[in-house]
Amino acid sequence: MQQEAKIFKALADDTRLRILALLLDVELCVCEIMAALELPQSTISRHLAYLRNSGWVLDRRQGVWMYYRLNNNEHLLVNEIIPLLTNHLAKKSAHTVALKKLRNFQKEQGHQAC
Amino acid sequence: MQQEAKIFKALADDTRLRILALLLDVELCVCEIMAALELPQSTISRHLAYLRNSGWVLDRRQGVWMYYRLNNNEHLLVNEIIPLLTNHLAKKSAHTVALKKLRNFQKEQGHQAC
DNA sequence: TGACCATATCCGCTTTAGCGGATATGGTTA
DNA sequence: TAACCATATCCGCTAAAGCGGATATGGTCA
Repeated sequence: MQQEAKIFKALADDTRLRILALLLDVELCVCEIMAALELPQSTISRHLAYLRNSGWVLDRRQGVWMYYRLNNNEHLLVNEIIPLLTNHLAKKSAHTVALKKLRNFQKEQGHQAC
Repeated sequence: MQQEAKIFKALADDTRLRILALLLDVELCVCEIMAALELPQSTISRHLAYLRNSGWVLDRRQGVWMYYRLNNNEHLLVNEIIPLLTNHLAKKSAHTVALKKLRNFQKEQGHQAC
């Protein structure tokens, strides 16, 4: 069951849950997540690497930017948990605050990439 | 989301998943879990305390024995995860081996309590 | 009451994991 | 090529968590 423990371990951290809550909606790049959560770049990057290694997200390079999105194809268990996260995390105030900061950041950027 | 992180943290350990896999079926006492998993008593007891504190199980004293069972009433999220655990853990060989050891132990005990 | 048993908690230890500033990497633009 | 930018990784540190033998607790039975 170490496989399953690994999947749940990724969810056993508040920062990673906040990142996942954002990625439930859309693909985002690192600087957008930084802006939404107001955490240092190394912290965000480290947690994203963790989520990638545990099968939760996929990344994609576009020029200088790295985009991260949910990985729906790796584990059945992950796929089954995703709807639960959607239900339980979306209503959290920590999430709505993060979403607002994300929108502000995107507005400041004037819709140019990242 | 610390509440949710706490719930998932309880699942982020192989030993606790093995304990929960057993409790998905039935209520068990500590010595039965020890026999099924072949782990020292302090280890089992510590993890059971962890599962109780994170809302996953309830305990009940019967004479000298402590019985543990799933807690279906604490968190909606827990309730929604339980069926996923049933699906994904029951087929694991680690679980079927543990179940066999549990049966053997119960047979040796000749159906007297624990 | 005292001996005994199941379980919980304590203890010292080791391992794991998180943090964030500093540095490395690797793609882009001039 | 060089300067620059976004991101990844390194590093030293601290806090959290797991381990299992030893001890404490609290219920039971004689």
